[in-house]
Amino acid sequence: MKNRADKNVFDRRRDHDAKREAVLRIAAEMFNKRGYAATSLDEIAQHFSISKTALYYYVESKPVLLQMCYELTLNLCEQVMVDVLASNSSGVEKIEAYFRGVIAGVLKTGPVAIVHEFATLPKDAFDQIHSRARMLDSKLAAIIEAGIADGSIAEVPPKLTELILMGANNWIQRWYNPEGDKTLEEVADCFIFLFVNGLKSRTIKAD
Amino acid sequence: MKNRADKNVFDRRRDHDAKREAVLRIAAEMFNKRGYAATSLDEIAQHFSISKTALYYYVESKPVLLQMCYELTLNLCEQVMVDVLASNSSGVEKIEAYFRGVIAGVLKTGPVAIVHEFATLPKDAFDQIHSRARMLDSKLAAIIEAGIADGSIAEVPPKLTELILMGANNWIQRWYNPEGDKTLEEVADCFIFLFVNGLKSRTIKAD
DNA sequence: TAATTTAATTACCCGTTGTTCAAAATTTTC
DNA sequence: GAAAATTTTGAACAACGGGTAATTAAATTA
Repeated sequence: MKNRADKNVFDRRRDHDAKREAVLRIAAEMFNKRGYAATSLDEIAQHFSISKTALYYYVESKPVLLQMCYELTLNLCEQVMVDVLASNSSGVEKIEAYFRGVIAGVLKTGPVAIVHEFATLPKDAFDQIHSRARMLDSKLAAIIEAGIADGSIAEVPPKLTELILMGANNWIQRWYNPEGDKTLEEVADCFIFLFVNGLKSRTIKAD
Repeated sequence: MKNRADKNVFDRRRDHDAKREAVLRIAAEMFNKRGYAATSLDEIAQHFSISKTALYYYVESKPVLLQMCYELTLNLCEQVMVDVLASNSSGVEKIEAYFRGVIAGVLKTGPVAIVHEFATLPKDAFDQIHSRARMLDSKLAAIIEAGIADGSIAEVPPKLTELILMGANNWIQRWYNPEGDKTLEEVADCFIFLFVNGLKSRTIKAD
C-alpha cells in the first residue's frame, strides 16, 4: 500500500508544488476508492506519515481539495474532447478515441473525477464543476448523434447511451489496480471492444 | 421527494415488518445516491418525519442497516443467477437475461447494492457479503467463458469483461430517476444492446 | 552563526453523528 | 377504562473529523 515515491516527496526538501500535487493525487485515489465522505484528512496525512495539520499548508480545506481533484480531471477530459472534436473521423471512431484517451490519461496520471460527490462543494465551485461536467456529457451525446447521422453508429438513444458509457468508465477507477496483472491498454481495449463491437461473436466481419 | 406511501406506513399502526422494510428501502436509495458515509441517520429519519432514535427500534445500527441492504440485493441477484443458470440458453442469452433481471429487479423494488462501501461493515458480516459478491462475479465470468466456448460470445477476457459490465450496471443506480422520462425497460434495452451488439452500425446482420 | 522564511507539530475547539437510556405517548388487550 | 405491550421521543454521551492557533523545527540566505 505504501508508495515510497510519494513518501520521499515529503522528506523535507522544499518543493511546495510537488508536494501539493502528491497530496492531490493520492487524495483523488482514496476518494475514488472509498468515497469522499468516508476518507478523512487523517488518513490522507497518514499516507505520507505527516500530521493532518500539515495538509493545510498545501490545501485550503477538504472541499477545496475535492474541487481541485475534479478540476484536474475535467482539464484532462476536456483536452481529450478538444482533440477528438478536432479530428475528422467518424462517430464511432470519436467515441473510441475519447474513452481511450480518458482511460489512459485519468488512470495513469492518478487524479480522477471522484464521481458525483460534489454535493459538499462550495456553491460557486459546485456550479462551475457541475456545468463543466454536463458540458462534457452533452458533447459526448452530440458525438453519438452525429455518429448515427453519419451511419457509423447504430440507432441508440444518445443520452441514455452516454450515461451508460460514462458509468462503465467511472467505475473502472473503483477496481483498477495499477499493480495488478492487467495493463491500462488491456482495460481500454476490452472497454472499447465491448461498446463498439459488442459481446456477440461475429463470423461475418462488417469492417 | 417525499413519498407519501412510505410516510403513511409510519402513521402509528403497528406493522413492524412493513416499517422496517420501508426504512431499508429508502436507506438503500439514499446510500446509493449519496454514499453510505455521507448519509446520516437523521436524514433517513427525516424522510419519514420521525426522530433518529425511532430508527433504532427497527434497525440495530447503521452498519447493520448497510449489511441488510446488501443482503436484500444479493438475495435478488443470486435468485436471478439461479434462474439464469437453470435455463439452457447460450452464453450471450444468459448474460442478457442476467442483467435484464437485475436491472428490473434491483431498480424497481428499491433496495440496491450500495456498491463497495463495505469497509465499515462488522468483520464477519463483511466476509460474508464479500464472498457472496465475489461468488456472483465469478459465476458471471464463468458464463462469459462458457459463451466463448459455445461460440455465442466473442473472444474477450472474461474477468475484465465482467468487471466492466458490472461497473456499467452499478452506475445506473446513481443516475436513474423513476420519475424521469425513461422507463426501466428502455434502460435495460439500451444496456443490453450496447453490450451485446455494440455501438457500431451494421448493415450485415450476423444473426 | 544569526536572521528569515518555510514546514510541520502539538494541543485544542467545535460541530456533527452514531448510540444509549429513561421517560412519555400511543395502541392494543382485557 | 385500566393494564400491558408497543412505539416514539428528548436529552445526553462519546467518538470522530474538520479546522485553527500557537509553537517548534528545519532549511535557506546572508
